[in-house]
Amino acid sequence: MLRKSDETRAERVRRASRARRDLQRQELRRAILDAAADLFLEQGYERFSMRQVAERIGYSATTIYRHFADKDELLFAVVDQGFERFGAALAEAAVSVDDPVERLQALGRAYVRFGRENAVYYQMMFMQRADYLTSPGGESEEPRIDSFLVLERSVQTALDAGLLRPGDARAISNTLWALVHGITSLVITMTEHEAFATEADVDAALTGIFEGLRAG
Amino acid sequence: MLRKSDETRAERVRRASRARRDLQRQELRRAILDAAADLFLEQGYERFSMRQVAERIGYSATTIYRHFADKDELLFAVVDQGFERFGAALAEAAVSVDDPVERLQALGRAYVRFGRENAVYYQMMFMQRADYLTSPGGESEEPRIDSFLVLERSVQTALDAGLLRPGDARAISNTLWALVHGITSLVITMTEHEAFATEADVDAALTGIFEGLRAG
Amino acid sequence: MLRKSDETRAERVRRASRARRDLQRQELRRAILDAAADLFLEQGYERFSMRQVAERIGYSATTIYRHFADKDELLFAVVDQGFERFGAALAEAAVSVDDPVERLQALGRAYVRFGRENAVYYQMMFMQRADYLTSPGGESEEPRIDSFLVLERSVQTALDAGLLRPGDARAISNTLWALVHGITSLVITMTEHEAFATEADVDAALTGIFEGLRAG
Amino acid sequence: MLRKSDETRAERVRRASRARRDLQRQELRRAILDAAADLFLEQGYERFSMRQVAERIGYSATTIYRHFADKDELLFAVVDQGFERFGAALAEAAVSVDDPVERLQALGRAYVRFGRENAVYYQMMFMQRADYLTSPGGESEEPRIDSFLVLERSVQTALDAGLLRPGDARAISNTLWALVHGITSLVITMTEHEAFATEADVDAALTGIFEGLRAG
DNA sequence: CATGAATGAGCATTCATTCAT
DNA sequence: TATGAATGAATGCTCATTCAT
Repeated sequence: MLRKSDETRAERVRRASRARRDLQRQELRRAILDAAADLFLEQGYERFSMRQVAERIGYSATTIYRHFADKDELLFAVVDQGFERFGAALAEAAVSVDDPVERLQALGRAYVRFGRENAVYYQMMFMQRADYLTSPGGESEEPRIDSFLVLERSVQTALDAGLLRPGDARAISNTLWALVHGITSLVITMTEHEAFATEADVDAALTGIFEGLRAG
Repeated sequence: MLRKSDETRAERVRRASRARRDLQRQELRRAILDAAADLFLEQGYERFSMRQVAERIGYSATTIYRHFADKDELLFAVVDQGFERFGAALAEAAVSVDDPVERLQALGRAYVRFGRENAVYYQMMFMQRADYLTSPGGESEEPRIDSFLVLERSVQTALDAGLLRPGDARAISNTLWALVHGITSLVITMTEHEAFATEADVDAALTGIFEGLRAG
Repeated sequence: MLRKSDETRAERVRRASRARRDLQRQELRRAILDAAADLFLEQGYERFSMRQVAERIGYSATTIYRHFADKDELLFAVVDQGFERFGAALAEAAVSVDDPVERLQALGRAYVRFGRENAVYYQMMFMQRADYLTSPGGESEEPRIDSFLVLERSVQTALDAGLLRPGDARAISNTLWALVHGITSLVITMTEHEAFATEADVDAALTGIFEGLRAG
Repeated sequence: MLRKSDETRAERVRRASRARRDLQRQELRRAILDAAADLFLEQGYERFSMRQVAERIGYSATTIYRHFADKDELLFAVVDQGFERFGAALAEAAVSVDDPVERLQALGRAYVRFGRENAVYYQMMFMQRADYLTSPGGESEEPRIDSFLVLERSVQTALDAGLLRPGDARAISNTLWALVHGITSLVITMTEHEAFATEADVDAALTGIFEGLRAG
């Protein structure tokens, strides 16, 4: 009995210590991810280096390799985070509005807002080489943009309801995507430029377009 | 006259020699610039290096520094060339069509085509950090995008002719810019993506938008 | 007896546990050694790393250091194993033949075959810097090549039987050693070279030499 | 006239300066080669590093790359030097003796002596991976061992003169090569070992073999 | 004007090893 | 006993840039 309670105690200690370690591990992983995202934002892809990430978090370069196999895996993880947040932002916007056309506008606004507020992620996700768009394993075609289905579906709904001038849902979606992507990337790149400086400008552009798209 | 007669023979000789030198200098500068642009278009930013430019023109790397203070200055000059060609492409498209609305569409097509055919230029000009958009001295705000005036002017013309639904020329221009920029950068970045794979897709998107913009 | 009865129960338990531990310890040590040898044979010296050994046996890298002070010590132990196997191979060949001269030839063939089939061992044992040939402490001069005594003894037997042209057993042994070592290392190093590509070539060389060594 | 003599003077200066530079260049190249050979001798292939070579000659690592494109090219050049000296040594030995069999012995002695006195080169040439034996371009099969033709030719001469027991010249050559290579590499590797410690030992082994090879 | 020589900093990655637990 | 975390040093190589000539 004594023995058994001893073992239990040892086990408990071990478990606790492992839990603590796991926590620290998660924390460090997150620190690396954050530092990587920042660095990427500041320097761009070609200036981005593992060493700088390491320095930024105050660890040796080697340590990073404990958490990410290589540069690609790290960047991929950063992008992954971006896609998650992106998907969530769009989904949230989609459910908040009932009227199909207004939902489309809400989606557009949410899209641009996400880009504005997460310039790093947006750049990596949509403005860099598309390498990061598809998973490295190459199994699924492009699992990461399925966030867009919500757009296409909303367009289809609006078409079905006769609220838009008739047309192909996919084509209209693409046009809308190009528009919001254009606005977003201009906002990100040309921080000095007056176009789309305010959310109102974005709204104006979206509204202008939708006026045209609207049925009769 | 006085001046000229004042000029000694030696002076004249020196001036001629300087002129000749200036010419050679200009030629070499242009050679560097061309090589740099080629290299840049072929290899992209990451692979671009002073050494390779030098090797390509058959001069030593040091020589380049005689003409451009550093890598940034050279790149800036390259981008300058890009803006020139861009402006020329748009201007050419503008004069080729009389009908104001059709001219706008022509401009849009020319815009996207330029981006597709000069992807690296386009990336530097509009998709990279905006560093290259404004002159390094920071004197003039944005001397390089005045190519856009042609767009705004065309919109105004169309408005004046009552061919577009009424609105602010500047705002409409910006929306159109966002759209074509969105298409162009998607085409460049997402080479694998089906959207806007063909020129026809681009046309469809532009037409769709203009349908909506058109007056009554 | 006194001793044993003196032993308290606690002591006996401790001893048993130590014995068990020692066994596990031995087992792990052997596992490491085997993995190291495999890795070594597969990948060669350059690719050999403590980490990979650890990974291969499913233990942490640190654990290896519990059993071997450092990389050198581990390698030394690996080489030791090589010498053991080498000695066994030669001994086996020696007992399989009765005629003294034929036994010498058998030894030669076995020697070359061992080298061919255990190239990496052979390289470490005889072709690398001689560091591994003498024990690290440097106590005994050359404790590891006593496998060769079998060769010298065989030569002596043949000489005594009047089967070889008279001469110094040690000298003849050395000459034979040089020959088989030469063949072996050429085979290992010059994999592309036609010389000694087949076992028949080796036989031919050995036979040729022995023809000359044979008495009258 | 003045002008012309001026030009000539300038030219002379330039030529002299270039000559000086070329000289320095050659000197540095040689220094690198020597340092590389030394380092290789001391550390072996896998410890050999460009950086250490650089440090050894007191230059930055980058400088080495001005003279050798990469590690392989440097090592290859070192080996090249070795083959040159090796070929010269053998050729010299070959011409010094008339009697065919004695010439073979002379060749053997020269071979071993070369190895003893140029252990570095010999190791790289014959004891390391055979990569360096064939030129990197892979044009000619194995242009670097044609030094051996002299051996085969000498054997053939001796056979033709009826001085050796009949046999295939190529096979006999290979056997002899194996023998001298065996001696040489043992000498190099086992510096502590008593076998072949002196030139006399080498002679004894060679003589012993040739006794056997000699015709009736 | 143009050059060759040279450098220091930087890169991604791997390794042997140490240390607290 | 065994582990995970962490490190410093090392590797080959490329680049932008400077300097004496």
